[in-house]
Amino acid sequence: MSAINASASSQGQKRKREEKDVNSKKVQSDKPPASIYKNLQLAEKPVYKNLQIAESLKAQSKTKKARIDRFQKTENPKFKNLQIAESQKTAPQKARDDAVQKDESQKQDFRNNRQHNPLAAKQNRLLQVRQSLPIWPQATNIRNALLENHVLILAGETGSGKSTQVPQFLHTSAWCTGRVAVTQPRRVAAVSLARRVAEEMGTPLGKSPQSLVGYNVRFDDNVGKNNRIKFLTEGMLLQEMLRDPALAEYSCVVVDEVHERSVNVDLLLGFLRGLVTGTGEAAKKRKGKPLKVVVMSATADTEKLKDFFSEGFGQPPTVDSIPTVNDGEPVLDKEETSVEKSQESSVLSSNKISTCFVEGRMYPVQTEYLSEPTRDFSEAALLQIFQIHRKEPMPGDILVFLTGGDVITNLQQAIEDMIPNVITKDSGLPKLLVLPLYAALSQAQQQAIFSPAPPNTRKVILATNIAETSITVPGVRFVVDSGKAKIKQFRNRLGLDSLLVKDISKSSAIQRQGRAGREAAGKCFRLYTKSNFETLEKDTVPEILRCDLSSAVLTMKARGVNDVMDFPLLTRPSREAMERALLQLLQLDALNPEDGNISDLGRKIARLPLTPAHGRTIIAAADPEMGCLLPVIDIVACFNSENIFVEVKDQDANDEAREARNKLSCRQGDHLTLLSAVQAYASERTDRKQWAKQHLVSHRSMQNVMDVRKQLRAQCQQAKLLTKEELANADDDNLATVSESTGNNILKCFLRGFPTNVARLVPDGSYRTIHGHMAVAIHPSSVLYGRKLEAILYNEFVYTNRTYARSVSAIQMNWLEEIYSGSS
DNA sequence: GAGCACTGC
Repeated sequence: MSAINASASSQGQKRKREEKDVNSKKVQSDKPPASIYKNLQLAEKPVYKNLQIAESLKAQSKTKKARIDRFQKTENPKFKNLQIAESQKTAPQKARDDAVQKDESQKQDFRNNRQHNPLAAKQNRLLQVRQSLPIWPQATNIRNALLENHVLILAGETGSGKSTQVPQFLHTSAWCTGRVAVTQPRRVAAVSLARRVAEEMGTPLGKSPQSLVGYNVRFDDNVGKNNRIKFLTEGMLLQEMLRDPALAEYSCVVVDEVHERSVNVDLLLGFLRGLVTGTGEAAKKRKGKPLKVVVMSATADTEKLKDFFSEGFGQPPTVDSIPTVNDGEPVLDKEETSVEKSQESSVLSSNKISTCFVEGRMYPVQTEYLSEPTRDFSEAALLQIFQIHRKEPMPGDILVFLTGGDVITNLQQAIEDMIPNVITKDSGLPKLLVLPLYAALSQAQQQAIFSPAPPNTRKVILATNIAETSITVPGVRFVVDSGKAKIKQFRNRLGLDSLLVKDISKSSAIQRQGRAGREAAGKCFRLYTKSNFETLEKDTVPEILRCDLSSAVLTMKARGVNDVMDFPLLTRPSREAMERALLQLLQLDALNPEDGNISDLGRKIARLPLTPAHGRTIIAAADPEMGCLLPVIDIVACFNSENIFVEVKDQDANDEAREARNKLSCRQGDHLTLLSAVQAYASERTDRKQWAKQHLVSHRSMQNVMDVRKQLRAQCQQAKLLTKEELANADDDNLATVSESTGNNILKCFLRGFPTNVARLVPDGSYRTIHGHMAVAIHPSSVLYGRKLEAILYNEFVYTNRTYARSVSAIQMNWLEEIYSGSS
């Protein structure tokens, strides 16, 4: 692991932020190395863990040895891991053998060329580990499947090795003249997988001419011209499609973690279906070069994916392939019909689509339920934790899934209060160490879960959903599942987000349960009844049904999809939601009013890594009449980072710091307050970390703000919204205090991006939105909290206990007319 | 006088 961290460190230093160089000595020593990727251990993919698992398995008992053997005995029909579509057996065997042979000789060349490579030793060591992965025996089958078919749908459970091995199986295939792209939903996963695969292939990672593997994530492009395999985030590949809708540089796209169903992956599958079936406009630009698509998912929802691609190849969807939401059919019947259908459609889609299933490598997890439902899951969790601690042997840490930071803090307190009563000298029980884990914690606090517990101590990790996908907590053998999560939902009619505690889905419960069986057999305690579990929805509602669609629709329009209602999506949002998004884009001038196609302005907005509303704000600010692009970028960068202002807890904040923070605040509202904070931070040239501490500002989110600001400035320059001279003159040292007229212009630009986020004071002293006349209160975190103003503009409208406007500024009603009479 | 699950360009 230390070697990994060391190389991460050099990468991180190479890419050190420009802004940080000013005080680099200090920053480098304070900050853990490898800036943003230092949390590589947090990577979702337990690639390093697989290695440890495989090795420890070998060293262990015969029964476990037998497990490995079983994984390898795939010829045994009992362990038929792979079901390649029947059709391929009819294809000419010889052509296939030739191609395989060619692939093999190419592979041999790679090996020979690398004989004296110092990385080769490591490569050889890793080969042994790779060969023990459940997916390894399927290499030939997988390669053959894509030789003849265009699409492979691969369901591989955790630990199968699919993410690291499939790209390596494919890149030497004869048809693979271009690159293999592998998409991931998260940045850390893309980077750590790339690093691992480079090691396995015995080449350096990234830009070196010898390197065969690279990665590209936001703020970090590490792709070399000889790379054969490129790991990237889903968003990055979509961004590449703006420049090249045909994805001509690739022969194959591997889409990983499809079951997570991010909006981006849904869009990506739609575009890829067009390319692979040749039905999309962009497909013509590939000039006959085929594109192969591998869709990888942890769950066996292969039928839905198969239907989706079959439909693209011109197969009429069978009646039962139309996605239905819980039609009340008994589960058994459903399975039977889907088996019949799969046999039928594998004929229909001959030579097009293969499906495949690979076993995972997991230990058994025993699941227990409450006998009676509980009203308070925190209390139930408290009891459960101590019961586990009393009854279950060591070692074995406990991972508890909860809803949010406040619940976690309270439960932590409750456990610690209880400890002296339970863990007495007479009890002979081991100690308990309680560790919170949620995204808002600092990196250092999150890292605490990776340090081994002190002797004779059991760790209890109280986590949010972050531990379900993003972070793999080591050492866990017991999972306690509250059955709840905070889920964000966008309400079309009201145009607002709500974040509410809801029941999780079955698949989410299963995912949580699986976290107990990664290193050894484990137990999962569900804080609800068995019958309650049965009533849960099968899957979590895909994000595309839960979010504001304006970004997604603009993404489609910018890539040439004019009829967005007709765009192929795995799950179709309501017509109402789509229409709302189209209307919003029209209001932002991102679409032509005549035909609804994307406008020039819309194209500019689509290139920016922002919501359409923030993109429109940027464009408005670049208008010479407004002339406030740089300050607007600073503010927008803040809205794209976590809260830069650290929570002020009444006791621990000293008066001095509070006063320093108050000096940053601006009477016009939160927008200009953010600006003054960014400018003050940026002009600090000696010790920014210290400055942040003194002003109760989060250094971590400020660093992110500076990254986003740098990126936005560069993109604005590229889009000719900003000249080189203007950028050169943007000197943070010569801070001109923002004049009132500049301040007003800044707010007018935000008004252009958020024309409906306005509320005015009504006679009873409350605020009502100008659209919909809904009651709204200024959020207590605002500098304008409690103030009565003619009208307010807000960045966000959220529902929690009541409806709140967050990030609020004072505006004048006559600005609204001004904006609509003016040109931009 | 409230409270922000988690990603991403």
